[in-house]
Amino acid sequence: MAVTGDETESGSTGDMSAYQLRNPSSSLPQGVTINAAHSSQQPVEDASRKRELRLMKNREAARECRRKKKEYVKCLENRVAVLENQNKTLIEELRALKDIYRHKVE
DNA sequence: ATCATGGATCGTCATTTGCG
DNA sequence: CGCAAATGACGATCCATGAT
Repeated sequence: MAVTGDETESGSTGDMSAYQLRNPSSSLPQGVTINAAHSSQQPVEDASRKRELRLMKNREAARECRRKKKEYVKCLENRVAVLENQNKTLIEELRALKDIYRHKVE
């Protein structure tokens, strides 16, 4: 369970809480940073953009993942229905054959 | 009309997986 | 081994439905 500190981004972030480190957009409007007065905010903005991109990609990955899972489950349910029908048919066939056999030995 | 409840869907974080 | 994509788990929100 090694907590991997989530990215190598977020450079000199002083006393931000762990939550804020992971969620820089949670308390500040997008693009607004603590040290906005200086031009050294460039790496911060860069990290923020990087994070937004990562979140966007993961959001779409999650959607796709759920779509695939739904499809997979539907396939399984179809297969179950087919096998249940086959099973029914085979049971019926076996019953008929047994019947024929019984009449022969009698 | 209002509330409680359960299911569906979503976004996010943490972890796993597979590839270069 | 490092990285990006895939996936599991969790909490938040929305919506439908039944009970009061």
